[in-house]
Amino acid sequence: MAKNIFKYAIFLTSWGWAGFVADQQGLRFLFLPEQRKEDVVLELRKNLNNHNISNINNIGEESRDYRDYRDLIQKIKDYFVGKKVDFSDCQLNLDKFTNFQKKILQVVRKIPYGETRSYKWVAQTAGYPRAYRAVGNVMKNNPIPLIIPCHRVIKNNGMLGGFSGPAGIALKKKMIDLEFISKSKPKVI
DNA sequence: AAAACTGCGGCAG
DNA sequence: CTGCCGCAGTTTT
Repeated sequence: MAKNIFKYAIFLTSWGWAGFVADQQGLRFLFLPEQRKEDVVLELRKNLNNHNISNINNIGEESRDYRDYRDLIQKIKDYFVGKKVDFSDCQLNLDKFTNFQKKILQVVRKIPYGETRSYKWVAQTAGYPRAYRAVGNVMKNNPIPLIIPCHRVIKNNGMLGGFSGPAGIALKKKMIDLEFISKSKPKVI
């Protein structure tokens, strides 16, 4: 059987250092911007340890493999300067998840840029009408934030709900605000 | 197998 | 508004 090769990138966005990990099936982890690069490295290492991943190669901007992911890196950078970016073509690896989790993540992924939905809406749409609390559990452990836009999932009463990324709820609000402002801007080519 | 744990919701005060 | 249960899937005992 073929050995699974993991690749990672860490790069600077206008909101700080971000990164991701991918294997042949697609994206596995994404790390939202932090001020210190070391914190992204730490977060990355932690995730690799938790999942017993050892063979991993840098695809940072010096690497010749960089071009494989340059589009994604550019899109992520674009997102944080307020461009309306579409990540729907981005290949994800969700193999590690239960059917319930996969279903929830797929529903969340389709929430459009600049819009929000409630945990309850997600549960209903996924076909688990009363599992809205379990949806929160899935969001908490979402390894691919932004691409799976868990920041667009808020409470039914309009409050923000929680967020596990760096800076917690403040970052969630900042991303929602960014999208709200940017979605109506005239599209620049 | 049971209990504990949530990024929730709805309702009672 | 706050507090308190019920809720369902996952994780931990």
